[in-house]
Amino acid sequence: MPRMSEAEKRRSHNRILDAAAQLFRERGVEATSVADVMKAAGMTHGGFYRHFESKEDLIAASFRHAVDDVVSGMEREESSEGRGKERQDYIAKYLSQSHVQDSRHGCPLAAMGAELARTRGAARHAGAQASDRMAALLQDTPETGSDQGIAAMALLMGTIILARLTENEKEADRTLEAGRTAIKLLQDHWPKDKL
Amino acid sequence: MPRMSEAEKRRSHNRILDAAAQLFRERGVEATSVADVMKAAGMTHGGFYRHFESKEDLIAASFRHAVDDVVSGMEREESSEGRGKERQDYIAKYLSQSHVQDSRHGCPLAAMGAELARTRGAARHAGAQASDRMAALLQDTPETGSDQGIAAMALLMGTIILARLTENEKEADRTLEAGRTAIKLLQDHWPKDKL
DNA sequence: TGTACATCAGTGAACGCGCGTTCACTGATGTAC
DNA sequence: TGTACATCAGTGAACGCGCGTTCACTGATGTAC
Repeated sequence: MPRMSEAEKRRSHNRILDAAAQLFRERGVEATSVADVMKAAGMTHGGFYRHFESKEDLIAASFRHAVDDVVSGMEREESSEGRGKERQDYIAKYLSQSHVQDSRHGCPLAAMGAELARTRGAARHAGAQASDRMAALLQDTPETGSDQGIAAMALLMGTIILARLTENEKEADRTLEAGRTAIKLLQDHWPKDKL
Repeated sequence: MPRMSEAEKRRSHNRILDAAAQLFRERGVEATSVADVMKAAGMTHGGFYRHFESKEDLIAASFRHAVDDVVSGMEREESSEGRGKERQDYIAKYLSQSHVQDSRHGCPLAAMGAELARTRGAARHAGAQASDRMAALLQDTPETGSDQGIAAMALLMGTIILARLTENEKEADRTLEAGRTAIKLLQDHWPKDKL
């Protein structure tokens, strides 16, 4: 059957990235094998190395891919009102039951942050970059300083992780509600002199 | 050389729990093998099954062991002033460079929370219990309702994970400072009518 | 208190298995003329 | 435009390796008399 055209190779490459980004978020990086990813992408494991140098390479690339997916819509917004609305929408979606239950399409940092932090390569670097990017998007106004964005990111991530640890939907809802109350506090009361 | 006395068996059991609690927090559960744990405990891997039924069993037991270590001092405090002071001390230690760098003795939820949330057994249950326990200890006053404790726990956890993802000490400090500012807001401004 | 024996904590070789990675092979694609 | 050939995306068997777990064995401990 092979060889495929250039266009088809690009399509295969993207299917691998999509499959990896989803499986890594759902099951974790260590618990997902290269063969699992290739199978989910509709291929056999042998072809993997025509696309990536190693599993580590895939981890970094698919993480960046996942972050782009989650973040690019918000970054395109230019007006500050547009951004403000996007931000509130994003927070509402972030602190929702569907985000708790569907980690496959959820925040890559919430799903893999702690695992990446134990690493020392390209994947770790991608994690640090993602953290900066998302914190910048969560920052309310220039006056609050970007520390407010960092705190908001930490709160959102922590809330989702705790909600996922919860053993029934009601408890998860309570956790999400606590997160909503808290993020409102960060937005309404963050000291203006902190930058 | 074997067999050891009952007292010595108990000592071995505890060495395994200590070693596992540290290695699992440092490297993650998947990345740590039973043989790694037994070696760190000063034994060979074969003896493991005289103490635990399976690796999963060890994960749950060592997680509870780690949580007890971290939490029992605070729970013993009975006066509300004593508790308040303990809580502020705990938060200060939690949001410190040494906690960022030494995950081996740090918060088990920050290190393993996301990994446990993907599980469905005793370990997951232990994680949910730990979350409740720590949230109760972080709750400021009865009037704030325990939701404030949940939000505080989420914020602390998230802050440490982001700080660990950071690529130099200065960035980690900034993240910790953001966390300190935010937790103060949760304590000072949490709505009193939320219970 | 002393002796005989069953118990069982810990050792280290061995098990089957799935992992990341390599490789010979296939055949459609892209290129040179 | 047609033909000959090199390229290389994808296949599936194979590699060495470390994993969780099992097991025969050892010898000090605990127990029965």
